[in-house]
Amino acid sequence: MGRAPCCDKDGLKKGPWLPEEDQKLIDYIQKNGPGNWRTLPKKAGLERCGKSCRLRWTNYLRPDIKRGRFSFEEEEAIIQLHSVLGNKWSAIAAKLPGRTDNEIKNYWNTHIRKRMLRMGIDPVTHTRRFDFLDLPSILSNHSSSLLQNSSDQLNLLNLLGLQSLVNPNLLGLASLLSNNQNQIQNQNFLLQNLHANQISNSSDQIMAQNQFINNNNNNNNNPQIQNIGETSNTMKPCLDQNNFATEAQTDQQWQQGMLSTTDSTAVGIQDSGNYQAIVDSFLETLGLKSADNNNNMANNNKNHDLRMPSLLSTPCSSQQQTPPLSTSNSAACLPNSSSTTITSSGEDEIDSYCENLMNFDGPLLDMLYDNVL
DNA sequence: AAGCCTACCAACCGCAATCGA
DNA sequence: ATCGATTGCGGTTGGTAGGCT
Repeated sequence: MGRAPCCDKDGLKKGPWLPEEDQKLIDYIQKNGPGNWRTLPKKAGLERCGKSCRLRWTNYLRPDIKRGRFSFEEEEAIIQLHSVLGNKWSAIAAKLPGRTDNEIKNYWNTHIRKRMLRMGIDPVTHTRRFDFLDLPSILSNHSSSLLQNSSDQLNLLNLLGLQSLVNPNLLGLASLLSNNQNQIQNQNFLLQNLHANQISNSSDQIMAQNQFINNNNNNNNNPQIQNIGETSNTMKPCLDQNNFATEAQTDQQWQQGMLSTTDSTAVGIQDSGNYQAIVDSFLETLGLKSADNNNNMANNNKNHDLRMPSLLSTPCSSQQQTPPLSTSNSAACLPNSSSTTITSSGEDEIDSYCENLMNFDGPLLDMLYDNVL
């Protein structure tokens, strides 16, 4: 026996809602309150199914819905929350007042997810994935300055020619690196919690992670976003709120280990040796490196800091503030927050910023090149 | 100006969870 | 405990607007 449909679909209207339909729904709910969606359409004089009415109300007409572009703070919160909660859009929405799960889901899929993929980050695990990258272009860009002589060219050709051959190995390396990084993160997280918190039971895990996050971001309170599990500080590992130009300063802070990050991030200088060992092992496997070189390599690269900064931390820059998007049928919308919103041009800036932060032709590839070229 | 492409997002669909008789 | 009704949720679709050629 099949499941009964939520409503008799015959003769019921589908598709976009008209303003008068919205008004009927608003009027009815203002008088009677939401509930019993099955009978509501008939009582409200709507030729819609209850499900459609409920969705329209919860996603669009509810008076507490905030419309307009997401602020940097909101975007960062979404990223952080997603790293903890996954695709639990309703849970994420519960932490972002005025935002619906549908809106957050759409924003994730159309903006954040794409940006992560562009940057070679797995949007599911929030970790780097080399198999997402356009490796040849990265390699060729990176090596352009090295193509000064035929020997280098030959080596590069070897490398690029090798690439199709060794792609699985590169992916293996990526996996190793990723796992190694996750291990380190987990260790850091565990240690942090052992020191910072009494974790009484597993249900406190999220709270513990917040504790971890907040411990690292004591100076970045953000009242706009509720914490996971309780009302508290944000988990924002953000840079200088007002000055995009402080990136260099921030880099320095990174170098000094003063900034910690949350999800796919903190691998400290002390961990470079682990990476080096992996790279060495990888290169030896490929026959591109002998064990004799390892010591030199370690010295050459001891200054490489392989930490990844906050996954997609947006620039927190001096973005232009834009008024909330005004839609024709958003009569019930609330004014947008006064916090910084993300404009189209701002997105480019974010991309640029993030790509700088997350550049793959950075230390790791430096290391590979140091070994291969 | 027209056609095509892409990004966006409201709305739909189906499954899962919960409720209540 | 069971079962149908209802609600919640997440994945997906499709219409629309805007940019580009």
